[in-house]
Amino acid sequence: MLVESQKSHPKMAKVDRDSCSSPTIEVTIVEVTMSSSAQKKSPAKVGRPRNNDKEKTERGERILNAAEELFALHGYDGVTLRTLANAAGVDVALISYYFGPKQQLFDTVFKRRAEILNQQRLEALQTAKDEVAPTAVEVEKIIEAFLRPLEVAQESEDEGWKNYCALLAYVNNSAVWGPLLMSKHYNELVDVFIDALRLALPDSNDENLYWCYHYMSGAMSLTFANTGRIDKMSKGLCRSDDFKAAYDRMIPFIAAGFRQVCC
Amino acid sequence: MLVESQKSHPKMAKVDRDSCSSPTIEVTIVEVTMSSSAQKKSPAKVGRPRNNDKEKTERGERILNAAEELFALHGYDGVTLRTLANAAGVDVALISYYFGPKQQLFDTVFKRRAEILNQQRLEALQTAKDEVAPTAVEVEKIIEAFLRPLEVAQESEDEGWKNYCALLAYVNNSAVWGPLLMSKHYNELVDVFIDALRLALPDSNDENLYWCYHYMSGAMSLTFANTGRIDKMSKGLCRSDDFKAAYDRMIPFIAAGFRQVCC
DNA sequence: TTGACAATTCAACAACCGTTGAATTTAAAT
DNA sequence: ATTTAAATTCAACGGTTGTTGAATTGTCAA
Repeated sequence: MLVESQKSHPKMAKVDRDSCSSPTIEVTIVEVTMSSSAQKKSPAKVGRPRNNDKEKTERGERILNAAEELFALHGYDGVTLRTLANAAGVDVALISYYFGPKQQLFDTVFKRRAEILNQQRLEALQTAKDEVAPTAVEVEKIIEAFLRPLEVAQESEDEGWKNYCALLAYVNNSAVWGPLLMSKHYNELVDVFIDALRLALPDSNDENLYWCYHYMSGAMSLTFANTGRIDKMSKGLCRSDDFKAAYDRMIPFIAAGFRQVCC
Repeated sequence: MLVESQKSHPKMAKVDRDSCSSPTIEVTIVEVTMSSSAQKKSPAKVGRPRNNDKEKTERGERILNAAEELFALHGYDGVTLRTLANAAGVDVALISYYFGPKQQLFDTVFKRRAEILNQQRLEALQTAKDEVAPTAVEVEKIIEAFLRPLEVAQESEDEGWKNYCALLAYVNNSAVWGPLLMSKHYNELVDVFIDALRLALPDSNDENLYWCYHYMSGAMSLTFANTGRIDKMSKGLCRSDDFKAAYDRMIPFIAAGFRQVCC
């Protein structure tokens, strides 16, 4: 006989789900579900619904929004299609009907906002280039163009952007998804920004530039992973949802790092 | 009819497992399993084994090692006890016998190396304090004491340390596990290092210090998440398993960031 | 009107999940 | 030599998983 320790498991099977895999002590989890509303199961009319049953957000979109939130919080394997269906207030079969297999759904969720975000960053960079001689943009301005759109996204009224940022953190740190999805959707952007940085730091070699970019990417990821850890660590002095505070410090922090290593 | 797109799923159920949830295209995954060896199922004698069947590493330890590797790669929900048993070359029931419920196993894996790592960092910090007047340790030295033990761990002959570092990255970025496990096992260490940094940067307020610490934590995490992304990003110029390169640049990068924000 | 098709629910599927109890073999204590 | 306990395998449990086929209801063009 080994184990006992947490004297727990004598006769408890029951795997908890619906509230999603969560650690040791089961602190209620107060309704993850979807911000929108929906569920409360009982009647459920079969067949195509009337057109005048206008729901403010379409079902397909509701699924994507809920998926975004849940995948960001629990990861790919931590979310079951039934939990997701419940959160989105739709039947589970509808998910496959709209989006195919689970992996394809994940792909779709990740892709949805990637292009928008990329475009905002490219525009910000272009603006910076237009302000001065395009060959002589400052490091700070480049970092700013890279990071600030994320702050805007996270502060957006559209709650979904915050979830997407957390999803981005998950994918970026995942050895399984990262190589696939990050390269596919963000490599082009990386090239543009590295080019700009190379111009701003002409004494650097590319190896230094890429490593520094990597550190920036890590700092950024943890920031919008939004784990609430800094709140605990600082005993409430810093709040992880205070994005202004996070980005205002992050930009000079990163810029100084680049200058140090790449000069 | 929506969906079709990846014209895939007409008649494929079969969820793939054993090779562990992995994205869209199924690129073989060439035997994740355990580095050690084991498995190849056929005879399997029931009952307690002879003592002279000396296996170089005990079964309990083999389970922990395999769990470390798989949890780091696929996350908590991405690993099933059967996959794990297979990788460790033991029967699935033995896992529960040794470690109780799955969550308790995860806890045990995370805890195992946390204390060792903390102690190494504290020693490194003490050494730095002993070299000069203990009130005037340089920022670089503090960062070095914090980061260098990780480089050593990752370069260690014991492959397990690399896996543990990746696991640490997973937990640190997880909104589910982070608040629980990081606080429990690493908060004490944070306090000591923040104290040291406060002395080295006397003009700073604590808010700045905690945010900078947070950026450092993120950069570090992504570095040992070891996703191989920097390899692709840089078209082979940088290699994510070149830890020396990673840490040699990271220390001045972070130190410069601290100096910029906290002066 | 009719007929094609889009959107939805429901029930089922085989496979798999974490966990446990019983059986078996060996080691250690008496 | 006998008993007790440890270490292991096997088979099963009740429940959950992603996915699909059939049935139902609505829309819209012909």
